[in-house]
Amino acid sequence: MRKSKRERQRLLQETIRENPFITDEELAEKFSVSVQTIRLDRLELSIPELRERIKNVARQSFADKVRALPLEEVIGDIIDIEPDASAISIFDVKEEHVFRRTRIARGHHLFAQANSLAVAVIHDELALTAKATIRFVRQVKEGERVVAKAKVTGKTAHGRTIVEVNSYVGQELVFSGTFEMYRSNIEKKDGDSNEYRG
Amino acid sequence: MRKSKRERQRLLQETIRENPFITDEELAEKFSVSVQTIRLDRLELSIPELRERIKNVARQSFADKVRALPLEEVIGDIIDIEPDASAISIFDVKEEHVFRRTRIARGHHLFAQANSLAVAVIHDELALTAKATIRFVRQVKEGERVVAKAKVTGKTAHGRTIVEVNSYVGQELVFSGTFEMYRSNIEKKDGDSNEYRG
DNA sequence: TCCGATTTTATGACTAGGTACTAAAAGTAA
DNA sequence: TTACTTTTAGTACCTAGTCATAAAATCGGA
Repeated sequence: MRKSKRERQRLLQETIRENPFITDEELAEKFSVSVQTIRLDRLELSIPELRERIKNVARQSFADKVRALPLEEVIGDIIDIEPDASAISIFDVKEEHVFRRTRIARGHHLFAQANSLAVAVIHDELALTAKATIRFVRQVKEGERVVAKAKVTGKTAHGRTIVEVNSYVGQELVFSGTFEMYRSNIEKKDGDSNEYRG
Repeated sequence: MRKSKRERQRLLQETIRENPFITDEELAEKFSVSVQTIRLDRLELSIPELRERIKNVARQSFADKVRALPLEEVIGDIIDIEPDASAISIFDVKEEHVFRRTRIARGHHLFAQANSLAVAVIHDELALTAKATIRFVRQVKEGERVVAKAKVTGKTAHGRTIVEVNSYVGQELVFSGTFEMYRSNIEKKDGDSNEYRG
């Protein structure tokens, strides 16, 4: 049976959202109407033509890709840094960072922000995490803004740097971690050969 | 000066790689040759036309998007799991996971794999990480495959579950961590109110 | 300098997947 | 039946090409 205009347009939107690569001709066949009807529908619903839709998808992914690599260098935006002393970054928890069901942020994103910040605060091109002890103090929900504060607090006997990172949502502590950082410019000289990078 | 054919074709490939959205006409102008020359070049280099290029970019991003959300639920592919006992996942280190300079995997990806696995092994819908102590034993490079093995080893007094995760590249241990996991089905009953989620 | 090969440009016919517009036909409700 | 909405048809035009043919320009070598 041929659906009503309203129903057809609803399904049309859904169909195109799911598969932007479908042509008017294919849509016409799918809904058993003429190509012209489909075009009228698109016009009424302000749905652009196939090529424009594809271009939009492509543009988005291209922008994402450009953003993906450099931005992944540091998780969160660093808003203040004093090399080898302290640093602050912010990270907005979005849909892609949470468990679908509970909307609670996955731990590794909070870890990633803190870890990135710990790497960044070290004034060394090859700083890497050797060890970390972390604690998720309270859950962080979608939409919340996490402010991570890193402080260099000392050094180990092996020449590693200790960085304390505390992350807050507003005034509340949500995450805290102690990071033991390896740095390259200190030549390895003691027999601790098999555990120093991350 | 107009470049030689060879040089022009080299630059053409590069230009299109950088910006797949450029038309033959724009390319012709850029290289001060006719549109036909550009088309001959594309033919010789097997570079598809603009619309096909755009479609390819879009297809890729579309596939990525479909993969992105559900796959992000777990970092790495789980290949074996025995609920509340053990689990194994593999994670291939790619370009996007490493420091550009050193090609060494960023710590948080290894953490994410281990953390995801620790969450997955717990037979509970709302399992969350409460605490973790981790160690990056050796660096992992781009192209390496990391196999993470999680084992439930015990419980704390608070009803939390302890999960040990060891990650290997081949036979070599590269990461190890102890995760203290919070689970929802154990009603909070002791006064430990302010530290249980991640 | 001329020859032949390579490279470049021009031209025309055709394509997909449309837009924009006009007009007619079909369906529907009072 | 009339009035209105909805659907279909048809035409001209568009972009960004393909494919094929042919002519013009350029280049290297004897």
